Formats: sequence, structure tokens, C-alpha cells
Amino acid sequence: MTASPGFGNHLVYLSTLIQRRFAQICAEHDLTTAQAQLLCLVKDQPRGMSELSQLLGLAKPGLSGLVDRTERRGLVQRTGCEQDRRLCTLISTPKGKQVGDAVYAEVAEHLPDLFEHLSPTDRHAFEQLVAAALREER
Amino acid sequence: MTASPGFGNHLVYLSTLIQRRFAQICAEHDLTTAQAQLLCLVKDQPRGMSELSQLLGLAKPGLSGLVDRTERRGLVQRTGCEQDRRLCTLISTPKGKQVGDAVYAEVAEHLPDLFEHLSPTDRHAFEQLVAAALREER
DNA sequence: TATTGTTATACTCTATAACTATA
DNA sequence: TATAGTTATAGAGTATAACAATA
Repeated sequence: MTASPGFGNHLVYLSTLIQRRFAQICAEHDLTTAQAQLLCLVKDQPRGMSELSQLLGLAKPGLSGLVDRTERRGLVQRTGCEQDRRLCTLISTPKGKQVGDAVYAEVAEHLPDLFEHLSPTDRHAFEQLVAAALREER
Repeated sequence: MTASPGFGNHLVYLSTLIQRRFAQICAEHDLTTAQAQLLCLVKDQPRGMSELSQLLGLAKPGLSGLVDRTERRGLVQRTGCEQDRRLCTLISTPKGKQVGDAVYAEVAEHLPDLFEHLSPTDRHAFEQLVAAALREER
């Protein structure tokens, strides 16, 4: 694939800026980015551990630890499964739902500020392209 | 700032995909992303600790540790300063320069693969917009 | 006295390997 | 025996506070 020289490294830099800003927003809600992402995945629906493991790109021991820490803060809760007692489903507590909604909303509202200096036209084009880039990526 | 609903969270997801791919490339060169970024900053010029601290968005103890680990692998080297003996400058070793160049090149060549599925027109527009977004951001 | 960088400490994240309980 | 999830262990990253050396 031929790309402008520097594009690859621009992407790394851009992603770092986004992650840094995201981490700030999470910290304002007393969350790490990993905890916030976990919370956003379970705040509106229960999810199994394997599914979460895959969605978060974490090996299972990593997820176990993340869930431990997030559960200790009272944001999520492990639930057993009747049919297959090896399985375990994660649900969010009311507090978790509330915090998750708040982080999600603030990300939606303030993360785009990073691109404030783009012209309205460019900003709109950028939004469309980001959406298109993700569309076949998930 | 008004943005499409979901744009902020798209950005988080996009940045995660980029960082994940970047980490893969770094790992192929036996580096962490933090070490690779440090190396890319010093591979072509010496840099002071404060400058690096600011560029990497790290507090000073964090940078000290990162430099320790990278130095232990023989990739960078601390140098004293004659004028002000409190200061310390970081330079890359020949091996560091070589590894840094290799990672940089592979990021330039393969990170854009993430957007292979975009049409050539969209891809070009995306490259331009990413460049524009960073232009006033640094 | 102020500044640069390091050390000490603590917590989070993440990986691999070994283990437990269940199927 | 195979699978789901946990525990054990280790290393990396990052933050705050205390410290040493130098200016």
C-alpha cells in the first residue's frame, strides 16, 4: 500500500493524543482507560468473560485481574451461569451504569475538542472518514 | 463543539486499533511502545531529559525508569553535561539507531494497512486530514 | 534556595504458565 | 479429556513523595 511518507507515524502520534485525552477524561471519573472500556461494554448489557476478553484484546488472566479491580470498586459484578457452571457473566452495578454513562457522554462531548481547529468542512469530512474506516474494521 | 453522535467514541476505538497494531510492530523488534517512541525521538539527535519528559507526556520519575530499561538493552545512553552538571542528555547507540530506523520504517510501511479497505480517494483524503489535524496540535 | 534528575513506593496493566472446577 | 476462568509470577508503565547533587 502506498501512503504519504509520514502517514504511519502521524497515525501513531494521533492515537497517542487521543488516548492521552481519553485517559484524562477517565481519570476525572476516577477510572483507568481499561476500566472505562470494560464498563462501557457491560453498562447496557451483560457480557461473558470470553466475549469481553476478545473485545478488549486481553488474555484471560488479564481480564480476570481487570474485573477484580473493577469489581472491588463496586462498578461491576460477576454472575454465575446455571446451565454451565464454568461460565461467568459480568453485569454492571447501578453505580457502574451511572459512571459508565457519564464517561461515555463526556467522551462524546469533549474528545472531539482535539479537532476544534479544523474548519467545519474538514471536521465533518474527518468524522465521516473515521466512521468509514471503522465500518469494516470491527 | 457539535459532533456526530458517536464520533468521540469512534476516535477512542480507532486510536486503540492503531496502538494495538503499533504495539505488534514494536514487539516484532522486541520493543515496547514506550521504548520505541523514546528511541524514535533520540535516534537522530540528542535530547535532554526535560524535553523528552515533555514530548512523551511522562513525569520525570517515569522517564528515568523508561531510560533505565532502554539503556539496559543497549539502545540509548545517558551523557553528562559539562556546563550544568545536573543536566543529562540522551543519545542513541549505533544499535539503537538501527532498531529505531527499522521500527520507524515498518510503521511507515505497514501501519496504513489498517485502512486498506478505504477507497483510494477516501484514503488520500484521510491522510490529508490526519496531517491537517496534527499540524496545529503539536 | 531553586532546579534536575534519581530513588522509593505503590498500583495498574499485561503476558505466560500452572491450576481448579466443571463438562 | 477439553474448556472456562482463576491464581501465581514477572515485567513494564506511570503517579506521588522524598532525596541527592548542583546551581
